[in-house]
Amino acid sequence: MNLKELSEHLGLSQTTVSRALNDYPEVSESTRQRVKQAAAKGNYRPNMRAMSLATGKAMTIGHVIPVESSSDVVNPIFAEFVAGASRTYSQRGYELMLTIAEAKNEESIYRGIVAKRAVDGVMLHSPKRDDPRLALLDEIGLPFVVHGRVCDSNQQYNWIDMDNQAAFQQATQLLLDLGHHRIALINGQETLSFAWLRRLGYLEALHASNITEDPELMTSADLTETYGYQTTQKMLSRKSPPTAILVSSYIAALGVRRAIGQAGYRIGKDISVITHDDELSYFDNGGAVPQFTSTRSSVREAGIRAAEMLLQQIDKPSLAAQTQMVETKLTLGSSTGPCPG
Amino acid sequence: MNLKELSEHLGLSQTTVSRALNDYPEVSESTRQRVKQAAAKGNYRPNMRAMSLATGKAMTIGHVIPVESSSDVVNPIFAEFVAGASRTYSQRGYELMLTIAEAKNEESIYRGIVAKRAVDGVMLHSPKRDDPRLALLDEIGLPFVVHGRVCDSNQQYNWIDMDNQAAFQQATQLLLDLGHHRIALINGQETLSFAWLRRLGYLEALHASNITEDPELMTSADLTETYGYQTTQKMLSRKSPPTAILVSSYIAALGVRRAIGQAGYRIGKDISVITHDDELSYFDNGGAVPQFTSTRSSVREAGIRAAEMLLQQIDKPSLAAQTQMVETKLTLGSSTGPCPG
DNA sequence: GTGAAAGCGCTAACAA
DNA sequence: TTGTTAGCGCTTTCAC
Repeated sequence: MNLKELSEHLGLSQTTVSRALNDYPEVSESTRQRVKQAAAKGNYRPNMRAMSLATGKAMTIGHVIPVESSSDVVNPIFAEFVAGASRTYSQRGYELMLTIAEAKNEESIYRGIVAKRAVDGVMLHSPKRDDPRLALLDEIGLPFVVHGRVCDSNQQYNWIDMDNQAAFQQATQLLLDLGHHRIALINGQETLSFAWLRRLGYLEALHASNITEDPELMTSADLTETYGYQTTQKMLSRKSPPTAILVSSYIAALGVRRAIGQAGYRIGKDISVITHDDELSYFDNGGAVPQFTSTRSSVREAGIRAAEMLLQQIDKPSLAAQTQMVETKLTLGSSTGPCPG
Repeated sequence: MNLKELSEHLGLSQTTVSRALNDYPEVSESTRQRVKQAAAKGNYRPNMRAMSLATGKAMTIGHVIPVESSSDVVNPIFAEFVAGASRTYSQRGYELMLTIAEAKNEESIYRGIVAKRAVDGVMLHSPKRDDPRLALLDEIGLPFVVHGRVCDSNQQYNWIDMDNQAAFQQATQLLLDLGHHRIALINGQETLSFAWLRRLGYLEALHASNITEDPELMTSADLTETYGYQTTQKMLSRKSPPTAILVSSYIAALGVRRAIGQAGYRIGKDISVITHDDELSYFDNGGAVPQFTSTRSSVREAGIRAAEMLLQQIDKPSLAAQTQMVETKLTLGSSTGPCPG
């Protein structure tokens, strides 16, 4: 069923039917009712392609997830964020186009989706400390919102993020309060903003207690189980092993725990472990009962808000970047200056 | 830059330029070269919307991820599967449209994306034992591939799946071989095929050893950390607690481990735990060193293959369903009859 | 080997 | 309030 058939069926012009369906004020209430009923009965939906060709709007938002290589892992947290965003989009009549972008093709991917008129805006995931995509998107004039922050940039842009720095500062402080001095940080790739900010929070707490960081207790890599395992193994075999470990991902934490068990240490007695990522906080330290907090819903919430920001920006391109807070764990805002570091 | 501009720039008709770009045989080699060079230099990309309007092909594949309610968790394994599929699509010039579907709207969502001409085919995630979507998609004639299997169906359809039943049969057998008799199964929603098949594998091994299952040691729910925690707590407080636990998700397994620790048991000594899901196998039992195997790459591989099946089906709708194996852990095939159970 | 013209299904001036 | 008409940017007959 297309517009032509529907209008012939109703004995009206395509224009009138289109106007009735799109709630133009000039069409009479009676015909609008008649049209809407017929459309519902015939299960009519406007052909998206034709509609966007006519209006010039793609009615689609792109989510671009960068991976370093084709074998690289995809951060599972995207699923939750994207689920939130998706809900907002469908409510507003938008579709969500997902692209997995290998870093080397990234520029051409962005230029491509713009030239193809595939999307009205994009969501940027996994930003780097100094992310070239900001400048690129500004140049091609495509609206965007960053899921995360870009540290080394003077551009104005919209972003939404968890407060990684505060979270890791607090976690480190907690361990310090429990009397730990040798606290290891098993972190993600510190070229990525999220990991860099976590590192900053960790250092902040250490320095506030006049502790100089030990480079041998700080690692940075892709957050896999194997990485957690091997790193921990190495650290535990040193002459002065850490008494506490702060892990930046619960997947890596699986490996950390495996290595600790294998080395004959007891988690929570010999060694405290705190796992903290976007999805959860897991405190397993000082002999206390392990504590767990899920923050998945915050991630989904962040997705919803980010999508709202993006659609707003698309509707009113002139709109200034916004600032607001979502939860303790979430910071949402805009930035003209670099974030610390 | 659009076709009109490009053709004017070249002093050719739109037709010729279009033909040159799409490798039609009748255009001369010299003009083809000239056109392609100019197109590359001008960074020309055909407008997707116009193209699909003209050809009637959406050049887009839909991935529909069902959630029970808006607060429901999204299985993180989708990320990896989708990443694989995405690669195949872009190689073939297709886009990937992602939809999060709340169960209650599902039918209208499928009918909608078809009526809107939004996609040429869909990938079905999280199939249920008796999934009504098969019949629905057959009725509306939309090509699809199932990521997983549908147990109670006589329809012919293409699917790709991990061999959940064999995996859980083997895991259970391993525990039996270690001398366990009271083995708990902490499973996902058994209305979903994957969990049902895992249950079947578990029962298969028990029955082969003449052990009758204990309903109090079998649970089924959404695989969250909290669920793992609470269920384990309850089981451990019984008069005869399990000596081994088989967990269907590593997220739930976090909770299982938390509860075990809190109850004063030692994992791998007092209680053996095997975690097995699509992403990983985690054996932590019988005092042996815990063993870990990542199966993420298999999941991505499955995504690639599934996408290939789907595109093939779209190209040649008459094509019969296929059968092949991907890995030990993966079963890929087609089915006319129900899977066991 | 190349071009003119029609059409995909919709929206949006401009008329009436 | 409704209809006529002309596109949106491509592909695809059909004619040359």
